[in-house]
Amino acid sequence: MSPRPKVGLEITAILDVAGKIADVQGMQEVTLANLAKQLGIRPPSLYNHFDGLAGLRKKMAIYGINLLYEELAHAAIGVAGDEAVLAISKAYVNFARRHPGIYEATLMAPKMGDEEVQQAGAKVVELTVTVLRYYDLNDDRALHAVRGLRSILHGFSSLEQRGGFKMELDLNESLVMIIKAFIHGMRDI
Amino acid sequence: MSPRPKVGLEITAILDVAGKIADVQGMQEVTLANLAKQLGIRPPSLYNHFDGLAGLRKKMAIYGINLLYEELAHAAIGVAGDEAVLAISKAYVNFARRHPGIYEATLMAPKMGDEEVQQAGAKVVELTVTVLRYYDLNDDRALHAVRGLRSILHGFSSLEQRGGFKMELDLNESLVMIIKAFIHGMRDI
DNA sequence: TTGATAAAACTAATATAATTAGTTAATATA
DNA sequence: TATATTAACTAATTATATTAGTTTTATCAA
Repeated sequence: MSPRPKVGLEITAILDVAGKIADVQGMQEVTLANLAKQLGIRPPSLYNHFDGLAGLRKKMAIYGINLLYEELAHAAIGVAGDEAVLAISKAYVNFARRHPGIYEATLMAPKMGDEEVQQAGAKVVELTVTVLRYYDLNDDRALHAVRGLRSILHGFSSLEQRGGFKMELDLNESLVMIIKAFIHGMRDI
Repeated sequence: MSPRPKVGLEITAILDVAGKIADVQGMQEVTLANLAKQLGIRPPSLYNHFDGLAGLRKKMAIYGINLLYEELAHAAIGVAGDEAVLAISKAYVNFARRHPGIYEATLMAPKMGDEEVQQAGAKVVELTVTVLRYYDLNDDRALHAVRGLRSILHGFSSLEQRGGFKMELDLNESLVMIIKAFIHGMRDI
């Protein structure tokens, strides 16, 4: 029922290699040709593990979102309120800094409407909801707040990654001030 | 000194066509083969107008940023304070909604570090700075605020475009509340 | 009017990727 | 031991970007 493979490639091993290519050379260098070369196999063999380039990107997206989730969840342990929001915020942007290619992959799913990708992303959303529950925002306001926090974190990371912030001004200070201002405003207004 | 072209393609005409392909089919369908077919010429002829696919993407990025800038500038006429911030914010997300492909192109420059792309983007940043001057934030705080506003607008647009917001909750309401909260927080904190 | 110049098209050829079809080798299990 | 299944392989096709070299056409100056 489950024969042993010749080379014994595990999908996680493939994703590790693909992730390293993405982080070091960028997602545009994650080609089947490149990936196969790194793995020591021929490109068509990859089709035994995922459904072509689109399938690889989808798997990388899920892999990356789960990796991100783990780090966010870890950062949120034992903290609450502003401290917790700042902790996951810093964890988020640091993930994007340490894993630029994998972060890019998390956004590369073919119209994120995909079921599995959606599901992986839902965990991150739930974590954010949980952390924000501390503030006792009324129903809709809490959901707006989740959207706002996600927008800030993704927008900040994405712009930083693309070199969009050029001023001589500490980026971490910006992040902290932006998050504090937003949370304060959501409670106060 | 300036011979007339055979077909007479203007670079703006090319970018219009490329932009339409991007908006309707997505940036991944903006290939030299596709673009040439739409224009009724052969792919190599495009090299007379820009430097390959990378050059096209760069030109599309500048074209898109300028288009975006025009709409933001128009939205900011005759308004100030919260009203102005909300006006450019709505204009921003509406641009991304009406021109998903062109918006994508504005982010596709090869590591935005490019001089011309940087310069086009600077106009958008300056517009934001101008609008925020109303609040008399002290130096650094004003710069942090610009970064925050850009992060929110880009993050919100990007996530909305990728179907990242799935809850049954009005998106425009979210945007208004997020912006108001952020601005309020930046002044108050 | 005519001939040089320059822009912008062309054809032909090459390199790289993704993908499909069909085949083969290795191994777990019945 | 025989079979089924997995995961590799080769060979071939298609699509794209790109380069090299050529041709066409229109402007402008002599």
